Amino acid sequence: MKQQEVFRALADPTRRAILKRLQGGAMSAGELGAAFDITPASLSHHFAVLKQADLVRTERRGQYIVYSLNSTVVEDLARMVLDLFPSGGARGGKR
Amino acid sequence: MKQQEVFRALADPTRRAILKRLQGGAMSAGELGAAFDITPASLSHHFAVLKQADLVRTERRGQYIVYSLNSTVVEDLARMVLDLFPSGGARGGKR
DNA sequence: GCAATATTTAGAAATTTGTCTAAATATCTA
DNA sequence: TAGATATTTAGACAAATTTCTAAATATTGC
Repeated sequence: MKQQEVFRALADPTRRAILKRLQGGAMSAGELGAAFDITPASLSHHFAVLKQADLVRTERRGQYIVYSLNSTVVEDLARMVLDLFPSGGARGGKR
Repeated sequence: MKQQEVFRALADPTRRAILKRLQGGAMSAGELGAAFDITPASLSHHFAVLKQADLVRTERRGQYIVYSLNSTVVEDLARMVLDLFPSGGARGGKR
């Protein structure tokens, strides 16, 4: 897993909002972008960053390109975060 | 908790390395910086970002300023991350 | 108080990032 | 095939970020 790509991807609020929005289920780029006040081109850029970090998956469905969350990453992601703190190894403290 | 500050802080590899290094215990700025090939001024900048995100604490000890991990944030941090994914509420899937 | 050490602040330069417009590519439908 | 819709790519530009050097601040010990 590309740690740097992932953290970088999460650093932008628009991208986090995109991930949030995808919790509701897969969505086309246009549908997804309707919630944001930036151009499709800018959106596309954000999608690319998320994809590079392997946080989302894409599938062309006819005219549309459908985005979905890559949920398998969540575990790695959680590990990466916890790994930044002590006692994060085996069932961290405080649990 | 300032979500944006935290994610932004974690986006830089040097800052993540600093956090990692602090896992070994509290350390003065100089000691901490010895591991990196950047000037004290640049280091200081990174410290400021980490502090703003409330990820580290500082305490002056004589001439030195000692940095330590703010471990209490780990739970919030984990929550923020998991919150970006579905089924993140109660003991997510795949566990 | 003064010199030495530790760290931060200020200001500038280089790089990266987010956004835009314009153009390109892909698919659908008439 | 042509036109309409959906999305991405290319190139430019402004804003943010990382880094540097030089100077400022804080503390220790003589």
